Amino acid sequence: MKQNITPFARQVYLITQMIPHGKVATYTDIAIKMGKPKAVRAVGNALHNNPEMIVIPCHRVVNIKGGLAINFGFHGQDGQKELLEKEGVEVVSGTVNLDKYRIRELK
DNA sequence: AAGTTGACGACGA
DNA sequence: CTCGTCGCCAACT
Repeated sequence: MKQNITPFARQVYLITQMIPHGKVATYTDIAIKMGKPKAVRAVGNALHNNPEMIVIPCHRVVNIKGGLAINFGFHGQDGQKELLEKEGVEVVSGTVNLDKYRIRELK
């Protein structure tokens, strides 16, 4: 366990922490920010690594549909949904309104 | 080194 | 809207 996270993943974590409070970003947005809009899957993989999931607001990262990944990153706890609502993001059935909460400054 | 997997996206039916 | 398939990238086995 010498080799920690790869540079690619590290970049993903930085961008994830970059997401402002009360907003959400899509995997694609992060990939675009890295300059690889098609590496969206690699981004998801990197987040799955999530070595600092306490620090990384992965609950603010959603897919293109606005669906949260609470099914994975939080041991099945849907408390993340409330956390997002607490930040001002309305979550319906684990889905957020991208038209209102999807960050654009990230691009 | 090669093949498989995966927190995805887009398109077709 | 749901299901299936292809594509694309990095990590894992």
